[in-house]
Amino acid sequence: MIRPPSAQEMSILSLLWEQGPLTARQVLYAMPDGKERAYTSILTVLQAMERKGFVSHTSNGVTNVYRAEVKQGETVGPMLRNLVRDVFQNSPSAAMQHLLQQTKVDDEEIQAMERLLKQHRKEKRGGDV
Amino acid sequence: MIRPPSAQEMSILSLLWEQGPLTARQVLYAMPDGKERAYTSILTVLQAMERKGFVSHTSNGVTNVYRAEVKQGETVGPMLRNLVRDVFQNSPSAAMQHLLQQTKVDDEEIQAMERLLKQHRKEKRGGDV
DNA sequence: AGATGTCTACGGTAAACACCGTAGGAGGCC
DNA sequence: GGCCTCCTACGGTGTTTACCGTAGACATCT
Repeated sequence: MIRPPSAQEMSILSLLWEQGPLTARQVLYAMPDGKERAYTSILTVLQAMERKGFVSHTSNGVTNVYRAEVKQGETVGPMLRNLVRDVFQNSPSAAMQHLLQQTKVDDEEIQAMERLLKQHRKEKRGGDV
Repeated sequence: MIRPPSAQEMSILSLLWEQGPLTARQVLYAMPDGKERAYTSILTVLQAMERKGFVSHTSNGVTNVYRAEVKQGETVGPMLRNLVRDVFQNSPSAAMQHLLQQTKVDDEEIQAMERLLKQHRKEKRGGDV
């Protein structure tokens, strides 16, 4: 019955996946919403995440450095599947439709998406699992 | 400072957007996670959502019928934008990559996605706003 | 030595979430 | 009428979330 990371915890995990191990202060400054927060707010969240096994820390001198302890795919996967099931009626394409409508998608992004689709089609042809 | 709908509230809103006005019992049975819940659990959530202005109800005989009071785009939009910003580094294509990896995408879905991309490209060419 | 600054650990809090039970009204059926 | 069933409104609960302040350790600078 372990509960999935909250939205804020997901943000922090994403930072760690993307940038590697970080200190609490680095996480504080890198938080993707520009929100003002006390240093201890982030620290407390990190400690809670450690209790839950989402991250671990190693002491580097006086400062603790936190690293993600769960894999990106295994964390993002269930989250996306639930999202698609619960708000897009199990239709990934419906999700993508809203994604295109609601976010800035420049030409480069479109090309990247087309590449991804082409590749996915190929893998399908190759047979899965 | 109004807070966005919670995940559960989003599920309910999605049902109402998709299927039109529903009673509490219909919502209970249609909840996309198969979870067992007491009837009053859903009713309480609906009443809370009404307080927040997410839904409204009209009495149909003894039974209340709830309908969405917020528009899908205006609700799903910010949610997706935050998601893309906070966990996919502002890259919609990264989001789509995980979407393809983590959800079942059959041939029909792929074709739908390709159509969406093509259409989006066209609209871009036509100029936006 | 004393002041300053940064770090951790810990306790605490207001609000929200998700959940449920109970009381009471309204209707149908025997 | 009596019984059953369905509905609502309301109160209440355990947990989580997101936040912060404070105390104390450690290092640095003057």
